Amino acid sequence: MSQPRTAPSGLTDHTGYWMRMVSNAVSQAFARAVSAEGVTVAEWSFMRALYDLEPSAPSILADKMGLTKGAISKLAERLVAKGLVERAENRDDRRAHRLSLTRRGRAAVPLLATLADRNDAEFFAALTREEHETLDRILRVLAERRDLKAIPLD
Amino acid sequence: MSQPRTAPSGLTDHTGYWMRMVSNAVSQAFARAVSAEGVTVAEWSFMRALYDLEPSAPSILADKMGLTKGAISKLAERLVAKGLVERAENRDDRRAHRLSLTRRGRAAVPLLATLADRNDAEFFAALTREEHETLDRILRVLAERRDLKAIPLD
DNA sequence: TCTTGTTTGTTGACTAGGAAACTATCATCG
DNA sequence: CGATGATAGTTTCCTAGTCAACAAACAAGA
Repeated sequence: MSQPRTAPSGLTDHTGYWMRMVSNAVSQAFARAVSAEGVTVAEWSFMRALYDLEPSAPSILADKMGLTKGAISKLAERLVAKGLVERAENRDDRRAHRLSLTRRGRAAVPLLATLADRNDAEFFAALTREEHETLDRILRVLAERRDLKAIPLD
Repeated sequence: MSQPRTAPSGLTDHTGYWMRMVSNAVSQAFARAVSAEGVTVAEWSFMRALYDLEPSAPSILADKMGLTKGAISKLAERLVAKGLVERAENRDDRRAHRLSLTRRGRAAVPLLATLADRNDAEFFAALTREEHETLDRILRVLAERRDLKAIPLD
C-alpha cells in the first residue's frame, strides 16, 4: 500500500516505536522533576508502592513493580542509605524482611505525588479530554490483556 | 474526586505510568524476537535508520535516534564488531566519519523489519482497527508537540 | 532428626545508556 | 600565518537494570 515491494517497513511504521519514544520522553521529564527532590523515578515508584502496602516484603514489591528481586534489593539499599526506607527482620520467617517507609520517606510521598500529577498533566496537555481518556483506556486494555506485572497498587 | 483529601495520587492514576508499562512490554517482546537474530532493539533501530540514510555521520544518527553521541559511538562499535556496519573516514573533514551497512547488515534489515511487523501486530492485536489508529495518531501528536528527536526517517 | 528440596534475599558479572571531560580536526579572524 | 573558538567523536565514570550463582532459612518426608 505504501511503497513498491522492495522497501522493508520502517521504524515509524510501528506503534511500538512511537510508544517507546513518547514513554521515554515522559519518563525523562519526570526524572528531571523528581531529581530536584533527590530521588529517581524507580525510587518514587518504590516509595509510592510502600505507602499503600507497608510493611511489605521485597518479593512483593518486585512483583508489584515488575522488577527482579535483584533490582529491588539494590533499590531498597539505596533508599535505606537515603534514610527514606527501613528494613526490619521478620520474627516468624527470618529469610523474609519487612520494608517500610521512614517518617521522612512517608512525608515525601505527597509532595512527589504532586510532582507526578503536574508532570502528567503538562505532558498530556496537548490532548483533548476525550483523547486523553481514550489513551488511558487503551493502555489499560493492553496492560490487562498482556497480564503485565505491577497491576493495581491503588 | 476519587478519595478523601488525604490520599496522594497513586502511580496508576498517571497516564505516564501505563505508558511506561506497556512500552516496556512491547520492547521486551521485540527484544526477545530480534535476539534470535543476534541483535538488540537499539541495533535494529540503528540499522534501519542507516538503511535509509547511509552513508551517515554518527551525529545524524544520534539525532534521529534520540541518543547521545556517546551512546551512538558505542552502538556503532558493537555493530562494527558484528560485521553489520562499517566506518569510513571522510576525506573532506577528518573529524566526521561515515557509517554504512555492510552487505550482511543491509541484507538483514528486511528480515528484521518482518519481525518488527509481526511483533507490533501481535502486541496490538487486542485493539480494534479504530483504536489502533487512534493510538497511533495520539502518539504522533504527543511526539510532535514535544519536538522529540527521531522524527521521520521514512 | 536429618536430609533433601524450596523459598528469600544478596552478590557479582555484565549490558546499556547519560553526562562531562577529553582529543583531534576544522574555521575564523586578527 | 597563528591563536582562539567551535565541532565531531571517543572515553571515562556513573547509574540502573538483568541474570545466574549463591547463602541462609524454612518445610516435609524417610
